[in-house]
Amino acid sequence: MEGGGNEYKKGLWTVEEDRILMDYIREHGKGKWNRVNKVTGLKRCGKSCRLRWMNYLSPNVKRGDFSEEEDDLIIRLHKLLGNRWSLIAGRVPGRTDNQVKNHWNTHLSKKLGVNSKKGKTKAKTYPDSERAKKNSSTPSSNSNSELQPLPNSDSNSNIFGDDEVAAAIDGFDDEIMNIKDNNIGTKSGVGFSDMWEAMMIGNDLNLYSSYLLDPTLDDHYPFQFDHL
DNA sequence: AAACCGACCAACCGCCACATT
DNA sequence: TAATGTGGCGGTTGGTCGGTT
Repeated sequence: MEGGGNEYKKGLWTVEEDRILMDYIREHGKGKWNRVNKVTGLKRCGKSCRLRWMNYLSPNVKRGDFSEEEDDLIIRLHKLLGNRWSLIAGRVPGRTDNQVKNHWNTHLSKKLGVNSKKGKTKAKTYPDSERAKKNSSTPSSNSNSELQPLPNSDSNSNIFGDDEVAAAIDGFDDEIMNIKDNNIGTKSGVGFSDMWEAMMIGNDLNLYSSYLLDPTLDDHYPFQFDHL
């Protein structure tokens, strides 16, 4: 489906490839990932382009160390949800499922004395039919996805039923808003990621002028323009 | 200085369901 | 209805880097 095996490049992305992908998204928007190589000549499959955008280039992505608040949130969400990283990431502003997963496997699991890798075999954390239901209602941006009713699963660490999980999750929302405020600010009532998203796709920048004039936000901006 | 080792993390893989043709 | 295309997920791999010997 992704085309023949050898026509696509693999491995780390170069600055030039990033620039090409950014240009494409700026012009055509997100999605239609399999058109990227046709339109731009980029030797990357659609999947790879999507992943690069979602995990690195997207303005929604926050770089840098995880804060104590984020750690605490992830730990508690993981206790509720198990290894459902996209759901967890959806509740941790600016973090991708890959970031959360990596952070858990390299830091938090050790911190908690959890053996995160129970063998080499793939272990679905919940039935795929349920995952697909969630997928279909989860927006491509991970920043504001709504929590879906959670399936019971005997294969993850979630010991709660759907109702308990949903109720518990609701309690995280205020806390999440605090993390947003602390980390990226909520000036003008406009999200930081919204600003960059709008910039990238050519929306009205004036709306976000307060961000642009705030030097304290530099640490939160994930993308370097100077190599474009 | 160099070899080794472990931690980290970006990226890939395989699978799946939904959307489209 | 079936076939194909697409997007999304979690698990896993492998390259890079910094610390240690």
